[in-house]
Amino acid sequence: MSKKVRVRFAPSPTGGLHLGGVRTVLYNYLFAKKHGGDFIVRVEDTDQSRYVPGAEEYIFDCLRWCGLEPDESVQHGGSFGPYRQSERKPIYRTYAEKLIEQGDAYYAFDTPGELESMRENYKTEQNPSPQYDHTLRLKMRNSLTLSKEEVDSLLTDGTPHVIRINMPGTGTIAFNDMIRGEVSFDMSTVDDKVLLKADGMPTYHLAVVVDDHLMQISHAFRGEEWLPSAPVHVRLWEKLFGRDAMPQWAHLPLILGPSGKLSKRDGAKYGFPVFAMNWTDPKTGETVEGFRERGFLPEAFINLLAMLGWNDGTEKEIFYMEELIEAFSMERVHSAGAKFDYEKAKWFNHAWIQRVPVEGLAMRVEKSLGGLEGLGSLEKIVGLVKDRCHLLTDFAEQTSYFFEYPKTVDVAAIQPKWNEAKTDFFRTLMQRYETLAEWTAIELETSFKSLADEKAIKPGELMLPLRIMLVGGKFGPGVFDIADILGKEETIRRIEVLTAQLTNN
RNA sequence: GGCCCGUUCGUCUAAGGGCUAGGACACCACCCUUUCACGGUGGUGAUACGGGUUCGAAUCCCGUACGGGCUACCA
Repeated sequence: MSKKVRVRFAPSPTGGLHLGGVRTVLYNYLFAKKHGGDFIVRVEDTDQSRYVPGAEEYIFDCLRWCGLEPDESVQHGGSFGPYRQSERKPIYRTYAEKLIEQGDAYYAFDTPGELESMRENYKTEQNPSPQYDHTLRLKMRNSLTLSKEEVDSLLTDGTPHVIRINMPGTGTIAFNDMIRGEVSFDMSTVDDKVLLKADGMPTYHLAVVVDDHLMQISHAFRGEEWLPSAPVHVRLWEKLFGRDAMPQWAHLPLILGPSGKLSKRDGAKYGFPVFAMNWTDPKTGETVEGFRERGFLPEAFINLLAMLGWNDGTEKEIFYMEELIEAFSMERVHSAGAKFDYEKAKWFNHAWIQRVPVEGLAMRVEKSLGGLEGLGSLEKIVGLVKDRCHLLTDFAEQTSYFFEYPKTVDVAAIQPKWNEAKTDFFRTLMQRYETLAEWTAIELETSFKSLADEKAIKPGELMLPLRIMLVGGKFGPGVFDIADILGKEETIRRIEVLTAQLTNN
């Protein structure tokens, strides 16, 4: 039975989209495209208490920036909608009640307070967090312990209740994970998860199974943090739609921060972003930085995420999206969690800055530089300095002296060795440059060196002063290339300014 | 505590019974560069531990340790 490949990413719109989330999207996307399938984004907004305005839109913006456009979603349409679970609310109850009829679920009327006291009462040293499971459910208020009449009257009275899965107290449940192979659980250790909440909304457990079925999902990929609840989902599949219809699971390894699971705090704490794009919490107004704003190219971001836990078996590390699609396979995903290495991330970005066509790069740099005048030569400038930029934001610093007189001038680097002969040299140089036939890097250098020769000064003595005059510091590409771009007027002006200053001192 | 997953250089990983355990990032050295980078060459550096199975184990099995995840009417 080879049904069409259909995969989904199912975020809940509660905040920023972090590294692990994007990588889950990426692996879904790559798998779908590789097999000519569909990539669906389904919004899991069943917890209205955690709903954050703007988060849904933000997630789609992130996907767009990454170049991971869904085939079906709230924004893209499709014939399996609605793609927002809150809009599918009536669907879920039917399935929950079907389970009750089959004896695979039951109504539970316990109040939050009662649940709390249960956890308190049955807490022991050995078992610090007692579960609502086969050992305790007969001590609670539910349709297994109450008479049918009581249950009926509670229901007709509209008493708040939930529906819980009835997990067997014995037996094992196992399934085959595409990354981990067979994973099995003792069913007695799995608790009776709530399927339908008191407000009528499904929990993740019910919703994911029902929607994966209704949307004909063939492969379900999600983070490893879901592995412990997989037996619940497998059980639901068995009881609702049959085990044969169940998608193939793959639980992706976690991306870890310097200490454990990646949290948004890690960014601030360890100095690297965790979100794809800047995320501003609408309540607190607090903004958490994103990779985009930090100066990452989406190509690099995708590339580095792909390599975090996967490789194609060769030593190739730089991949275009098309190459990733071609090479990707879930079986080659590493099963262990990966610690995120920001230094390596920067290396990827540097590599991509060198790879991306310079026209496009210049445009993106222009955006991040903002409001610069007369940028006819920006492409030339960007091409000249891109070697030394790891982040798009590095360009600001690396190119600033092309647009304005250097903010700081490291006079101290040349002051001690300054003398009359140098003053003389630069005064003459200005005259030579004034009448130079062609203002090109080669001409500038030739003229410079022959003058040095005439004055019997080693060029090495003069190169640094010239650089300091033009750039302000000991950095940047070749001085004559810089002078070439700076143009005659500005070059001579900068030589003049510093020569005068050094002479007067 | 219980359950589940995992464990190869500091980090990401390759090697799915058989060459001196390979590569990348980072680090160090040298070269290139009349600046700073880029780049090039080389170097330091790992199979968590203990038992098995086998002629032979990073690889298969068991145990221990360590790490991570889950343990909500959150996803």
